[in-house]
Amino acid sequence: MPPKKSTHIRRKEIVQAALQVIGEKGVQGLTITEIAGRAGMSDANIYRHFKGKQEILGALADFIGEAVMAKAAAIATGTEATLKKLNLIFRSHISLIAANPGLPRFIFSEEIHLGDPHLAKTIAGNMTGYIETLNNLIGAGIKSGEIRSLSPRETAITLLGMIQFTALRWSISRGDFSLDAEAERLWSNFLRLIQADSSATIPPTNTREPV
Amino acid sequence: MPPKKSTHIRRKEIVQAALQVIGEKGVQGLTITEIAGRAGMSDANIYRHFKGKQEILGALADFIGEAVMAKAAAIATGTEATLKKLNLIFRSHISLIAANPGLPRFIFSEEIHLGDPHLAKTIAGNMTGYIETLNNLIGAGIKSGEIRSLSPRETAITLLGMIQFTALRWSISRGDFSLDAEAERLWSNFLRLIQADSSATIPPTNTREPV
DNA sequence: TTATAATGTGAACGAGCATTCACATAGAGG
DNA sequence: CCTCTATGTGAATGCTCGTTCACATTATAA
Repeated sequence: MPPKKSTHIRRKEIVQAALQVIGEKGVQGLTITEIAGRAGMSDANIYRHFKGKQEILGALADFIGEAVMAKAAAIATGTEATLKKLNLIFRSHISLIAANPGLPRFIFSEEIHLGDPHLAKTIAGNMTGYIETLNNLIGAGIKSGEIRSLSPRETAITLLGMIQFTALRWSISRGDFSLDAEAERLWSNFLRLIQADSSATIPPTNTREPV
Repeated sequence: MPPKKSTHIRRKEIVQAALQVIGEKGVQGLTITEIAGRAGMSDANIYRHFKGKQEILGALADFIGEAVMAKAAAIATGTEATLKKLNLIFRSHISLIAANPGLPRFIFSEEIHLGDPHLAKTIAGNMTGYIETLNNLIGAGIKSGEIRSLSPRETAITLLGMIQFTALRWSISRGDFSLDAEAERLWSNFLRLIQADSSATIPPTNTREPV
């Protein structure tokens, strides 16, 4: 009775359905029945397209890694000023989370990290790559004088931590504050934290930094 | 055959066992059987001391809130310099996590936040209180001139995000890096981020900050 | 000592969930 | 039109886990 679709279509639908389910019911609420219902098919049909739940998680991890990393890497290779690039990455990350609330939950969920070790490696690798991208960007910003003399890696981790913590607080509170507004406040403050002192807040005297 | 203990003893043992189990097997691995085994009793006996699993989670949340908040609040009311206090809170938080790897997992676990709404409120309240404590501390530091002119609340969130993100990365990687060493690097960089410019890193000339 | 309550346990129950199976049926290629 | 394969489904299976129950046994207090 129901129409049929090819496997590569179904796989995408299933992965998207899974991401939506996580956004609403959490990773613990991610059951085959729930995914199937969301994707508009029977439980059994899931197994026509995936070997099992673990494989769905794997595909989801790949999709997320692709989405987050690809975007950041693309921005990083642009021609804008470093701080502008950082801001773009930050905003795009926040937007992605706002559109997919399941994202931060999934990335830090135990189902992944304690389940399939191979999957854990994938995510950990993506995370390291992301840190590395920010690391390089911040390093460049320091060299160009846009950013103060700091440890690029630790500053990158601080930025990512800010994003993740906020995303989790937002997810926990079921969205009882505006993610965008909070992100804006945090970014504004982060700028003050890292910016070179040419625009220092208090002192009238202005010491030029050596390049 | 086995010796008997009073309920208030058993409750503590059960809560500690639960925290240990989470540290080893994650929140998803937190089963009644696992808790009972760790606490050295039968599954059924758990129910002599707790109404159910949810109540155990509630008691655990209370314990953690107590441990983290009380420590931070105590340090905050001390007589040391603000930056010293911040450092103490930071270190004590990291130590607590190192000793109880289950802590960050539990605080951000879905079992709490999507399970019992009352429990979620408790945790969210503790988190807000913690942010508030840091907020006030940083505000004082700004006033005293130890800390640059920043948004105290956003800076507090940045610091907490740094801690949580690192704790989760550490937990995820099953401790394949030294939490203490990483924390030390992050703190050192954080100091450079927030400190008033009197001790600027590069310039030889030293401009005195007005109080 | 003895009665009573608190503490302890193995076994069983029932619900939820991932997965499999036997059986349809749509669509593509001949 | 006919066949064969990919896609789709309801029902059944087996497992895990939270919880309950009937039945000890220890501690306590009178």
